[in-house]
Amino acid sequence: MDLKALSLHLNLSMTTVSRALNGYSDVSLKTRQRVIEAAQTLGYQPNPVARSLARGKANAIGIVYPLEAGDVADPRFLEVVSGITEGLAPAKIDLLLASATHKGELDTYDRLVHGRRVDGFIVARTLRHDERIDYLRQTGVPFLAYGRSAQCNDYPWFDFDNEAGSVLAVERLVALGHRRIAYIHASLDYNFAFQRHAGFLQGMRMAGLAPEAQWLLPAGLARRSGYTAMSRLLDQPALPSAVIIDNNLAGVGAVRAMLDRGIAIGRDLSVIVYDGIPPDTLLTLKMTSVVQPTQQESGLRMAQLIQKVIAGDDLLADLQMLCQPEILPGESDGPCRP
Amino acid sequence: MDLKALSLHLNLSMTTVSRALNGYSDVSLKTRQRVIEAAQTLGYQPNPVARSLARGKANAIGIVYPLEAGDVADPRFLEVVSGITEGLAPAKIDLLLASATHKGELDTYDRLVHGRRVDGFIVARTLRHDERIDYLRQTGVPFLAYGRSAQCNDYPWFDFDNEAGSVLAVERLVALGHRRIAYIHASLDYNFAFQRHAGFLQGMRMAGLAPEAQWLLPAGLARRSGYTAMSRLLDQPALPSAVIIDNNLAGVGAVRAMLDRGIAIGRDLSVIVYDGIPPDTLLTLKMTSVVQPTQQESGLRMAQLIQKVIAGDDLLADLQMLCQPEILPGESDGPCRP
DNA sequence: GTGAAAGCGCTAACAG
DNA sequence: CTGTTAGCGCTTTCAC
Repeated sequence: MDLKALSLHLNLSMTTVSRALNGYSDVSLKTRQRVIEAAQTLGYQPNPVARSLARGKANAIGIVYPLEAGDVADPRFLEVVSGITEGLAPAKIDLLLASATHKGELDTYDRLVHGRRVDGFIVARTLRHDERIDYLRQTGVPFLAYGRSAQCNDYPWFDFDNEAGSVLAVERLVALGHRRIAYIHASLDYNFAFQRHAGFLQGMRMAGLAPEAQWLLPAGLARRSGYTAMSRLLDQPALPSAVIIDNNLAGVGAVRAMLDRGIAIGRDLSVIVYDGIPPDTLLTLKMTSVVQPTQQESGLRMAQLIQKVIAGDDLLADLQMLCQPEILPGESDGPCRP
Repeated sequence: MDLKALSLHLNLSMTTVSRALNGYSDVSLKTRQRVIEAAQTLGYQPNPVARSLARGKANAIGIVYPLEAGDVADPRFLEVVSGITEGLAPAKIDLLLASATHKGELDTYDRLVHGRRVDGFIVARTLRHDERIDYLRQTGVPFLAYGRSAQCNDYPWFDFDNEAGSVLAVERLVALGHRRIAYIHASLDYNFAFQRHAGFLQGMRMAGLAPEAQWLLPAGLARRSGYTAMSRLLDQPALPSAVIIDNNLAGVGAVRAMLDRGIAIGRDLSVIVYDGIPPDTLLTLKMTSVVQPTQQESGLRMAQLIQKVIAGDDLLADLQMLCQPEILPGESDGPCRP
């Protein structure tokens, strides 16, 4: 069932049918209803390829996921993707997922852009200095960054207020009487980690506290690195009374390290972790957490945003969305005990 | 730079240029080289949308990932996807990822099929009785199943020989002197779990052993359910000397449960787990495992297969691929000690 | 309010 | 071997 058949069936021109279906104004109400009904009963579905060709749009947006053989995939990424596809579906826009090796990533963008396969991109896992963003900005391809890079004034992004989250965490601990606060963080090449780190320093400064260099520990986005970092922290002669961990994978490892040493979490040592504890974990402790919209929700919002970006009739300011985190109180922190 | 511009530049017809670029035989070698070189230097990239329209093919395959809000995404899925996209890229075929709620899943297939957005599908997470497969078979849409369903004779699939894997595991334990063997498994609605379970029973039968009903424990695809299952097993008055676990998420939990009870893995209790221990885990024990091609490798092979399926000139037998698992010896099993 | 006709960029018969 | 000519199915000026 194509447009021609449908219009023949209705004794109308393809033009009219097309306009009726696409909600143009200059069609009589009666005709429109007749057309829509016939389309429904005959099960007419416009061919998206033909439509794309005629309109010069791909009706698809791309997302490139850099994943080497042997890499561990990030389950949260899939959840974002799920939200994105859901938010894109009503507009009949598809999500094209391309994976690329880290070094071949720009080529992949290039292929997709020049091949006119997508109308725009979502760039995930933003780095502080991100050559993908530089590249896209330079080529003028519409895109939305999931996370800001260092230079974030002149392109659209969706992000969390990472500084604010850390400040909230510090404030809470300070209110509980803590003054010796440690911080475990992922690589500062990730901009979210950089921002959270900056927020931690700022929160400390605001509270009149000086962060101790030996209590600022790098870890990674992995359970094991969190375990190691926490172990190293606990090996020190002078211990903090509280610790903030900037991602929940490292968080799992850190908590396990404390348990292994018989430390009473929330009493001996207060802990606040970003995003709580991941869903499928053996730990049952309710962690005090910095929480943000879920990955799915974020995906949904990003779907709306990227559509606006592509439409191109919004001000840049309306294409930059910063979500405010909150503190979800749990049982992993408590008053500072001398 | 489009085809017309390129042919104008070369003083050739669009036809000839098109044929030269698409590797048709009836073009003189000289012309072809000239064309290819010009295309390269001028950076010509054919418009895939136009090509799709002309050829009546979407040049994309779809993969539907059912993910409800709140579900935990399976990182391995992303690894498969990565392999698939990689394998599809040389043929300029895109991977369209659509997520769907469980109940809306068939609608999603329908939309993609009738919208002619894809030439075929890969169906992941196959169930033993899978309505998606029934649906696709019935509508005649080309597809490849990642995992067989109960009725698997008349459609293409890629799968592991799950029965064989369990038999291997049992045989190894029996050779080590074990006779009391427990089995922890995911929901038997998943066909892989059903098959591994069947393989376990078969292996026991072949060894002249009768499986004990109370040592067959259901768990899920999750750490915590593995922990629970193993705890329940260890609470029993009579204990087995070995246990096989059919997935590595439950495996993590089970191992942790043993450690928490001070059980010496490989001495007090021998353990074999499918797929080893997942990458980012706090456990360091080298597990004896049933191993299979990695997710990425599987994805690559599936990419080849689905292309054959779509081409449609292979026998069904060549479109069904069964990979043989192997045993990777580790430190988690040992001789049965009375 | 409706229709005729010209593309969108490429492929594929069919001639030569 | 190469070129001419129709499409693929839809959108969109431009007339009426």
